[in-house]
Amino acid sequence: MTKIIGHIDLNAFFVRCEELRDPSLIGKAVAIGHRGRGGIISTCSYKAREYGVHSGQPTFEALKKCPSLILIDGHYHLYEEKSQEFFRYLKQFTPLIEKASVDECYLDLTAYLIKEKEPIKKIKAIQDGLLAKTGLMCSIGISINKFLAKMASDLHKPMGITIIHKKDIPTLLYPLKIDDFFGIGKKTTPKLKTLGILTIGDLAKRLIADDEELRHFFGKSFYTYRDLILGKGSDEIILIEEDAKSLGHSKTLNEDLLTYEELMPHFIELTRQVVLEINQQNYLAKTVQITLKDHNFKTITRSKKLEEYTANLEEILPIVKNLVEKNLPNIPIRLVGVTLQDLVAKNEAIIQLSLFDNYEEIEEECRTKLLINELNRRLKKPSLTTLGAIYKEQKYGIK
DNA sequence: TCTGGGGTCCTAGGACCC
DNA sequence: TCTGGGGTCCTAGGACCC
Repeated sequence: MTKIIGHIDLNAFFVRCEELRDPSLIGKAVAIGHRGRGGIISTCSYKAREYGVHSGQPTFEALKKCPSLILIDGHYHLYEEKSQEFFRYLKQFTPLIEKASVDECYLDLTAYLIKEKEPIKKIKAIQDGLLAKTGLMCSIGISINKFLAKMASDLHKPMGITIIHKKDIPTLLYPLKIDDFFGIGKKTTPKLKTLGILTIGDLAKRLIADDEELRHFFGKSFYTYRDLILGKGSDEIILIEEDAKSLGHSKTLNEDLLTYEELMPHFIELTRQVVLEINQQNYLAKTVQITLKDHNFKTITRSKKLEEYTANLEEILPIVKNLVEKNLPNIPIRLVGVTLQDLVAKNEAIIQLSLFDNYEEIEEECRTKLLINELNRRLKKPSLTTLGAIYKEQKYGIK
């Protein structure tokens, strides 16, 4: 059955949060970003955009383009709270909400809209209600799958509502520039241009014609792109509160550093922070990764998979030290990072565990790796490996 | 005072096992 | 007696997004 999928995108979200805190900012050129080394613009107001300010721009450059720019260091806790308000508000329309980021989501609106004679009015009600209740502004895209809904919401900002029917794909999407295609970024765009592909229409024609050259270029992804442009993208909503898969921090150093002795204090600090957070959020991790970015902007990552899930600093820190020690290139380093991957939710695993009474059976299953992977795929979460880790922890005190 | 920081997903090669 | 084929796991890197 054809579903009705919506994509909602909050307009200039961080800036809007600041405007709600301090209404005197409304209508002015405002940007969120910091002034220090490597500072860049995170988001900016529509007024600032008129001056050529945009996200990702170095702050000194933004200030050059717009000397009157009001630069604000982000209040990220405030944005997080406001974001939760946004998701709470949406739950009255459907429980089927997929969080795509702090300021955007996909919704299955089939039940909400299916029998409506004037669906636009009901969509407008979502938008107006959000503004009235939270002060937030949004653009809404409506279509038959997530990709098209996302493309739709991008067409009219701010406070736009755009519907893309399958038959409208050529009229609405084909004229757009190739880098407006969600998923095609700044690396792929120039390559496609050398193939003579400048617009989404150019791409669509050659995807549909099963163009040999393009098939070779995209490899396995060719058919994914082809499906997207034919309106056959995924319409599956993956519910809110999905567990994070990784959690990490990185920081650009005040000055480039070279030696282990100079760099290690930063790694220790980052590791403490990351471990603290996974504990606060009740996760266990299985993979430790370090990141080094040298002064030429080349990034190196090194990771180590552990034998057991853990959230202990005493176990994680030596791994970090070891990875750093073994992999330092003899080049000045500008950024260091620590990320914990393969996270599993500790709480949920414990709750789920109580549903089983035969622990030995679970243990036995855990030993058969092949089986665990298959079950993981079917059950999604929590994985039996997690259950096994928790079980061992409870039974033997092993962490 | 060139180029943040937080993520997700995908690919590909080598190790290893049967 | 010189080299199979299938499958998974681990690791590294890259592209992309907000």
